[in-house]
Amino acid sequence: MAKTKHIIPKLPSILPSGSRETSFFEQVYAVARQIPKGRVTTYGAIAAFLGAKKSARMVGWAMNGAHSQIIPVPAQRVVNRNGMLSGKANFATPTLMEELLAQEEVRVEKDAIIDFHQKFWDPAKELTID
DNA sequence: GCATTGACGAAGG
DNA sequence: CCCTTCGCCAATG
Repeated sequence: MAKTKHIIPKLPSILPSGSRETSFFEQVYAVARQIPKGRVTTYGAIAAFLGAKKSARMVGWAMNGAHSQIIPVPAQRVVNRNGMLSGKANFATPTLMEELLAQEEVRVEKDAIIDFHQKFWDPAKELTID
């Protein structure tokens, strides 16, 4: 154990479809919940961390159901690989995603996160699957 | 049950 | 550099 690592909690069923335990969606939510306030990650990074590098789209789809989760999922901290708020239209209001980020000291300009590289948080480097 | 649609991303032209 | 295609796969028509 060379560096600091966190554990991904295996949460009880919280899937919209009432699926069992550790489904892909649930794992996505678990990872998203570990994103530190003020940091952001990408759909692809989460997918890669979960061993499904080519399923970034599914991560995006999973986020679509984030709002209905009992335990909150900070969906505003997940953006596309260019640091753009590609999912903002899916929030309650077109400006909510940006507003939530603003509250976390993450600035956005023209739908793009300022200093994205600096804010980027890579689950593959910070998490360990328990 | 086939076709289309994506909060994606890499590759090819 | 921009546009298209393709892989991925759940949801929707």
